[in-house]
This record gives sequence, structure tokens and C-alpha cells, in this order.
Amino acid sequence: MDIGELLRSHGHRLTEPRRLVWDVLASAGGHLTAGEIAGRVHLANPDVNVSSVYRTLGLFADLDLIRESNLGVDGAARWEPAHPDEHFHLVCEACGDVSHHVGEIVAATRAHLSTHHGFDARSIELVATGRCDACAPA
Amino acid sequence: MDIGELLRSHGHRLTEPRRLVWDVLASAGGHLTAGEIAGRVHLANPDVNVSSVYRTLGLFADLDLIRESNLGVDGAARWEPAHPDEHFHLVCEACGDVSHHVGEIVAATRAHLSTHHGFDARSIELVATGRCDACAPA
DNA sequence: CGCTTGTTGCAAGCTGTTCGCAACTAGCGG
DNA sequence: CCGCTAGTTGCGAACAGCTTGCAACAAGCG
Repeated sequence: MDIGELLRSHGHRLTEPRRLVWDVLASAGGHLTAGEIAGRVHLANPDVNVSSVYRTLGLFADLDLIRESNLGVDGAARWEPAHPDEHFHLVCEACGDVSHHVGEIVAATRAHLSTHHGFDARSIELVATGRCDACAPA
Repeated sequence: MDIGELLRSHGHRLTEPRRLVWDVLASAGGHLTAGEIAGRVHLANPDVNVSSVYRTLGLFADLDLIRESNLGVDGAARWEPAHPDEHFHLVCEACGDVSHHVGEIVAATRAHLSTHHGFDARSIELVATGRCDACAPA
């Protein structure tokens, strides 16, 4: 199902801003701030306004197409395609790279929270800050 | 070593704003936003300005007395006393409560990252959003 | 092809945080 | 106990990220 049908099936419309935002997200693969997304969309069509980008991101998030992660790295939220896999982020403070990983670690955490803390986690945000493999400790 | 000596030993001074911020942090035990801290400080002394609170928080963080955690719950950063124990946060989306837990789970995560991903984590931010024990799923 | 209703661009507004600057004061040295 | 000086403060303006009210606009159903 393409994005147009998907939107229509929920009573929404496919518009220029939405198509552009979708393209940017799809081609970038994630970890973009709203500002970056807006910038790229603007490149493709300068007439698209920032607020439309924000509104589109909110809509896509409501439809579970994308997910907002707060990497706390610079106060700006980042967006990435939503996929069912639990994942986590590694932020390298040396090279600034944000990498995305899928692993059993998040599922294990969820199980632990449920068993030991009686907490039903809807989403788990795991962000590790440090040195990545390439940026060996000086 | 009390806060006054600690500051002086680093070439800083103990001032009214700093003492008040310190008191608030010590008595609250953590999870306060800068706004909340400013509010409580303001209660004790309305002459203390918000910017001083922010500057004080920054200073205390530099001295590793407190730590900023971005719980991403409302765009505002939260502050808590820095202690060596690894810990994580549970944010209940029903009652809004933010609870703080210490557990082996973070250490296990750090080990996993190092072993499996070659990532030397300096700090690990683990935030779970969901329903706490008291707020059973409706 | 026309109408209805969801969307848009714009601009103003809001929250959280930072900064420049002149006035002020903590606390060291006498 | 006092004076000096460099660290701090309060203030206001500025800033970044994000949201919103509104009138003009257009997607896409019939």
C-alpha cells in the first residue's frame, strides 16, 4: 500500500508537502531532525512551509508510520521510520554520529521492567552516549 | 565537604542563588525541571532570577554535582543529583509520574554494548514510557 | 465538473534556554 | 576590620524549536 492510499484510507489526503516529507524520510532512513527534514523538503519545493512539515510529521506519527525519538543530543527531536523492531541509539560524542541498532537488549529490558517493576512499557528509549568503535578513546 | 568549600576549591563563590538551588535539589531528590527549580527558588527568594538558576545548574553539572536527563516527556530537561549508581527512569503516561530506579539492567546494557557493539558508553539514558503499577491499563 | 472538507502558508505566539552588559558582592590579602 | 578585584547577578532581549488561528486553497468523492 503506497502512502497515498494509506492516507486516504484514514480519511486524509495526499498533498505535495506530505509526499515530499515522505520521500525525504524514505531516502534518508532516519535520525533526521524536523529542521533537517524541513530543509530538504524546502530544497525540493521552497513553497512548502515549516509548519506543514511539523503537521505532517505529527500525522505520520499518529498513523505509526514514523516515530519521534528524543536523542537529547541538541534539544531537537529526531524522526525515523517506524518499524516493529525494538531498537536503540548510540550517539558518539567524538564524531557526532548517531547510529541505530536492533537488538535483543530492548526486549530484555522490557521483560525486566514488567517482571521486576510492574511497569508496562509502551516504548523504551535507550540512548547511549560515548565513543564508537571508530573513535577509540584518546 | 559542603557546597561552599566545594565551590571555593574550584575557584567559584557561594552565593545566594547557588545555595538556594542546592537546597532545592537536595530536598527534592531529583527529576525537577529547570522551571520547577526556578519556581521553588523563587518561593524562597523572589529576587533570584531564572538565568541564575540556569547558570547554576550548568555550573553544578560541570562540577559533576548534578546531571541533566532528557526525559523527552515535555521538551524540558530535568535535573537530578549525580550519584555513581547507574539508574533509569520510568515515565507513566497516565499519572505523569517520573520514577527513578537503580538496577543491574543498566550495567548489563553497558556490558552488552561494549562486547557486542564495540561501543564505550559514557552515559546511558534509559527511559521507559508506559503504565506504572498503580495505573493499570484501562 | 463542482462541492465539501481536509490542508496549506503565513505570521504571531509560546516555552525553554542562552547571552551581553552594567551593577554588585564574596571573600582573599592586608 | 577593610578595600579591591574578579567572579556573579539581574535584567531584558534574543534565540531555537515547535504550535496555532485563520482565511485562502485544492484533493478527490459523487
